[in-house]
Amino acid sequence: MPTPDTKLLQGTLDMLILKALSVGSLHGYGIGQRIVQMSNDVLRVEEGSLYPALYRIERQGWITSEWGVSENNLRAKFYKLTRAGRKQLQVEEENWGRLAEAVFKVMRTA
Amino acid sequence: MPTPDTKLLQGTLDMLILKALSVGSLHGYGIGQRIVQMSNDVLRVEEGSLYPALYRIERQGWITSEWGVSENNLRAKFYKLTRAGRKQLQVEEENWGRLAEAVFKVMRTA
DNA sequence: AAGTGTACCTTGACAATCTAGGTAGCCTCC
DNA sequence: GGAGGCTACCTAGATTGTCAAGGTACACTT
Repeated sequence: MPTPDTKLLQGTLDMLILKALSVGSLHGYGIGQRIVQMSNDVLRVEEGSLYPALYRIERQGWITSEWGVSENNLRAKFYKLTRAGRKQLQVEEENWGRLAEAVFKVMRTA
Repeated sequence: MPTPDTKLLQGTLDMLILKALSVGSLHGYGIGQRIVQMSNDVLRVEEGSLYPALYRIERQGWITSEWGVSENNLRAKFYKLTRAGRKQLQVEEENWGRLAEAVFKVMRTA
């Protein structure tokens, strides 16, 4: 099991979740793992952040959920992106890019 | 006057302040302006964030303050980086770079 | 029957930021 | 001399995002 040592950059969690789901449906637990994996063990999502974030995002209509059965035969709630969610992902991606670029720009300033 | 329309990426404010001061001493108000300017009007720091941040940072020993007189003949509190602050800037810069890179990596994942 | 791992959930605390107020002094222009 | 605008500082309160730390329950293995 990977043991990344860092906290998230606040404000990026929703985007990361949407991104994780853009590849395909996943249950909550799997989303956390996917993020760890996609980031090469640099980013970790605590469950206490993850589940509330999922409700938040579902309430906004960017994902929908459905109970099912996991690969390990356990009950699990599967999430998938809605069309609005896909759009939102794009918006957040642009926003993140713009802000992150700006920060990098400042940091590069002599 | 520039009117940037965006909020900061949470967690970057301290770093931005330290960076702004790495060029030379500034008063609080000037720090805010410098950040706007260095980021090409993309980043804005609200005063309600800025001043508390300055106390926080000073309490940590990364900056020191001194009352003086501004360019416009007004009383102003000037801040300057301590040696520890310079070191801290480096640490935060590395951390930021690592995390931002990880987020970009996730975003680039097909 | 005990232990391990998966999967979900909640509560409470904390930290960072913003909104929206405020004070005071300087300068300009009428 | 007074109004208005800008500089410069400060604070209170609300909101939000995240984490830490707990918990439940089931499946599988030994």
